[in-house]
Amino acid sequence: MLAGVLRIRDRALQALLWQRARPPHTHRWSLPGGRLGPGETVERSIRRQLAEKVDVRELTHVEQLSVFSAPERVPGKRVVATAFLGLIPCDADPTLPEDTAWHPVESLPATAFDHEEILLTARERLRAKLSYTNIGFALAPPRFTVAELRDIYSAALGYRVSATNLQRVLSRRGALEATGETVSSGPSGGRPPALFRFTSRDLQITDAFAVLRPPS
Amino acid sequence: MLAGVLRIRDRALQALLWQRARPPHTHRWSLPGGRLGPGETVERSIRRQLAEKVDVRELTHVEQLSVFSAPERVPGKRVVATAFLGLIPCDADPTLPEDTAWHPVESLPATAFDHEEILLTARERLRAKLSYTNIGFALAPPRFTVAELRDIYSAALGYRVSATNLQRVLSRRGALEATGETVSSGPSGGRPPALFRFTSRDLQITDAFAVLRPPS
DNA sequence: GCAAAAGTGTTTAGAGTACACCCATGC
DNA sequence: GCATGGGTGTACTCTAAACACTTTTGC
Repeated sequence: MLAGVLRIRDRALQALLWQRARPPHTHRWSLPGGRLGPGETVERSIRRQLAEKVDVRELTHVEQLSVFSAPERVPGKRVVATAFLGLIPCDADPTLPEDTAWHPVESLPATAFDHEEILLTARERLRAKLSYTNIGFALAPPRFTVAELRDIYSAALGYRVSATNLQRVLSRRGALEATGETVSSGPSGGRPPALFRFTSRDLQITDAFAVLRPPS
Repeated sequence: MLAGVLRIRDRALQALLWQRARPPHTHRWSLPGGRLGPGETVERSIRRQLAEKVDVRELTHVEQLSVFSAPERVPGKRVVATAFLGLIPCDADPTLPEDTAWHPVESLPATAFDHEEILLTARERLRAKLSYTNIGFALAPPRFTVAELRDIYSAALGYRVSATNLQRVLSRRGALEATGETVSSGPSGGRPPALFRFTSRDLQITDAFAVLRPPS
């Protein structure tokens, strides 16, 4: 069981990795994970594994990706991995163990086994769900300006997103609401931005039927 | 490893189930599946398992659903199941083993363990992908009239689909094309329908970005 | 006043649905 | 001819992207 844990920092999508001290693949970087214990579901187990790396309360979203089972994915005895996507908001800053660090997904270090493939799967899942769900709540702080949210979406999607349209799409779908508060503007001036929040902090599909909708 | 194998027949979505002869859950109906063998991926393994029930060449699509791992999902020793969705076109009619039969998903018999939950997960995955992929190819025969395709989509989705709009949506997306052939009309008359086919028989996402598209 | 950033108004484009209408056949 | 089912033309709606414009601040 492995998890691609992602967050946004410095306008980049980062992944949580730990450096292997022992063979196989010594010094390469691995996804956090562990073995399924008795009496726990895979979801509960992966949260338990991740608790050794980050504060679990900061894990705002966890979901299954898929099973990776290529016979040669790790040397030696056959190991099947159930992979997960985990998300952490950008305001969280968990203290990490010595061997653990964040790495931009765009410029990964040498990774162990098939962990890069798993990370790319995690990134694609996140990108897809940004489009038709409210999953942005899992990357954003509790309150934020539209400009901050635009930077989060831009970093996750890998292209520039328009703040204007982002606000309108999420608002129309009922995923975003203004708190009524504003923040003072920065040193270079400008109108003070309003603070927004996600209306729900549970995953919701906001654009269920792309086509072939049931008759209204 | 378990598979929810679905097909359309008699305007209904049907699932492949086999009746248990021995405990636990004697006489209840189970999903086909088996254990992962050494040196095979889970995808290859589930195809091998299903080969005992149906002709594998008729399996037009197989994909992972998720891992079901509730500790009490089966009595006795803890068993984790990787679940799959399998699809069979409606013109295929494989000869089945004695203990195996098709059952409408709308009126399932008594099922074993959590197999009904897995089947409903399979149905939801199919319904979602009908909306944004060309997955209909896996349920339809090689050539078909739009009316036949409308019945397939209607049965799978559980509501009446318009033949007019179905043809237009799939055509505009480049998933559907006319073969140029026509069939003679039925005994009650009517214009002879044209035969269509899917342009690809591999899964393709036809409506990738619902929103927040990259700039064009 | 002026630059900067936030936020709103408005136009445009495209997809999808609904529905009227035409087409080709059996009887 | 007429019913029947297939297929096309077209209008309407809705979403979202693009962009101009207004608002509100710092300096």
